[in-house]
Amino acid sequence: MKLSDLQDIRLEKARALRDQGTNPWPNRAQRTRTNSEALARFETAQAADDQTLVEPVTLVGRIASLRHMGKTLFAHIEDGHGRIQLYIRKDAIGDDVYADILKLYDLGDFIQASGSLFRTRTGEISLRVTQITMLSKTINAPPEKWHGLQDVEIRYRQRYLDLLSNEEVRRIFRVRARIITAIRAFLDQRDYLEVETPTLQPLYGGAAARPFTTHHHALDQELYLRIADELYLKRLLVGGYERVYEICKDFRNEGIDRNHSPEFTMLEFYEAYADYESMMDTVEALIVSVTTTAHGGPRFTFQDQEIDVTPPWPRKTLRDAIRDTSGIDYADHPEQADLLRVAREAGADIEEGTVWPRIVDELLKQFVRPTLVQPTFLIDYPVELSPLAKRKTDDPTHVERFQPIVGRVIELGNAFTELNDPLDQLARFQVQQKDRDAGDVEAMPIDLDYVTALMYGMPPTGGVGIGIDRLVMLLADQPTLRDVILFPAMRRLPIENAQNSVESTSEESPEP
RNA sequence: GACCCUCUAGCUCAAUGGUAGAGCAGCGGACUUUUAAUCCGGAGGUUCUGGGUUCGAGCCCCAGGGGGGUCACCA
Repeated sequence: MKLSDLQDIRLEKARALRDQGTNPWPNRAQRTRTNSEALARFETAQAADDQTLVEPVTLVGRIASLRHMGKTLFAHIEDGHGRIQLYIRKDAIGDDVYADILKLYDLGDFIQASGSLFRTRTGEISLRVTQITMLSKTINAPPEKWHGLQDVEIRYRQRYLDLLSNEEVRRIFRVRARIITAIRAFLDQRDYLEVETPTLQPLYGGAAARPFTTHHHALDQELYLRIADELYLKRLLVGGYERVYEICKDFRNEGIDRNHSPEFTMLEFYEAYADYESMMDTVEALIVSVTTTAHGGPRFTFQDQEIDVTPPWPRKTLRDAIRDTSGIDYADHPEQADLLRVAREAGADIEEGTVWPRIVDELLKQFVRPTLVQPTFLIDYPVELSPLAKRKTDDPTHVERFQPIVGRVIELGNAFTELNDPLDQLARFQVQQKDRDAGDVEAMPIDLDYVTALMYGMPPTGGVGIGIDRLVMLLADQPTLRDVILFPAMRRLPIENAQNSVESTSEESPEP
C-alpha cells in the first residue's frame, strides 16, 4: 500500500508517541460518562450552582475539531452519543503535554480527556481538561469538516467514512433499527412466533424472480439463495403454529435501481384463520405503530409529499383502479393483442409482444401508481399474476391479494389469502412450469414437497410480505434504497485497485 | 443491456485548447474563552486508464473502467 505524505506524517506521530512511552493504540479506556450524559449532568447540577461543576469526569471520543490559540486550545470530541467541547490550557495541563497535543494529535484521533465541566463565555458547556491521553491514533485524515463526504461512490463503498462524517446518515440507520425493533414488538405482542427458515434452499420459490445459485461441496448439489421464505413459513402452519413471522434477507438476481437491491430485508408473517381482509387491518395497525415509533404520530413527509397513514386506507380493486385512471376494463379485453391495442390507445407505453398479465401490470404502473400518494390497498389481482393466492369465491379469474402502495412509487408489500387447496396449488405450479419451459426464467419451479404439505392440511390463512428497506426508505424520507442499506451492492473494482488495498504495509508500520 | 451525465490535491470544488488553482485538512510561525476561529509563510497533482488529433489537451475524438440518472429487466 502506497502511503501519502499525509499518512506518513501521522504514522510518524504514532512512532513519536511510542518513543515517549505512550501506546498510540492502548487496550483500554476509562470513560466515566458519555458526552451526552455529561452535558445533561451539567444542566441539572447547574440549577443549584453557577458556572462550574466540580465533579470530575472522564470523557472519550474522536477529535472532530481542533482550534489552538497560543496557550489555549479548543477541541470538540464526538463519541457515539454526542459532541462536547474540550478547553485545554497550557498552564493547567503542562508544557509537555500541551506540546504533544499540538504536534501529535490530529483530527479523527480517538482520545480520552478528564477534568471538570464549566460553561464558556459564549455559553457552551465544555470540559476543562486536566488530563488527556491517546486512545487510537488515526493514519487517514477524515473527510472535510464542513461539507462532509459528498462523493456518492465513496459514501457507499466506504460507508464508515460516510457515517463518521455525516451525522444525518448515522441518524437514518438508527431509525432503521428502531423500525425493525418496533415491528418485532408489534408482532410479538400479537402472539406471533419468530422463526428462522433456510437461506440455502435446494429448491427456491415463493416469488417470481431469478435466484442466485451456489454449490455445496459435501452434498455435491446445487443450492439456491432464497428469493422468499413464504413456502417454508406456510409449512409451519401445516405443522400447527398459528402465527409465525420471519425477518430475513432475500436474494434476487436482477437489476439494481433505487427500488431494488439484489439482497434485501423482508418481513413475512402468516396467520391461521385470518384472510386478506383481516390482514389489511393488521398491516394498517403495524404501519401506524412503526410510523409512530419513527415520527411520533401517523404523519410524515416523504419526498415533499405529506403522508398520513391513519386507518382505514382506501381499498380499491385493481380492476376498478385501472378502469378509473385509464378508462380500460381489462376484463373486456381477454385477448392479449386486444388489450395491448386499447392500452396504447389510452396512452400507455408498452412493448409489442408483452404478455397479458404484464400488460395489466404496466397499466397499474403507468396509470394507477402515480395517483397513489396516500397509502392505499390495491386488491384482487388476476389469477395469472399470483400462483400462491386463493381464488375469490365469486370470481375464479381473480385472487384475494393486496398490495399497499404509498408515495406514488413505493410498493410496500404483497399479501393474500393463502392458497391451501393442494390440487389447485399443483395446477398453478404446473402453469408456472409451462411458463418456465416457454423461457420465463422467473416462473416458479414445482415444489412437490410443498404440495404434499398442503395435502396434510393448512388452515385458512392470511399472509403478508413487507419490504423492510422500502419501509425504511419511506419513513426516513430517502430517495433511494441504497441510502437505507449500510453496504449496498457495488461492482467490484478493477484488480489492481483491489490488491492495492490488501497489500501488506509491514514496511511502513511501526514496531509492534 | 441501451442512452445521458460524471471522475482534477486527503476532502469540497474551480480552471474561453495556451504555466493546473482556491477553501478545508496537513506543515512552520503569531495569538490564554474559541467554535466553519483569525492572521502570516511555505508544501502538496499519473487531472480515472490507454490511445488519437494538435505546435500545444484537464478541456476535442476513440476505446476501456468506476459511479450516478433514465429506460429496459424486475415486487
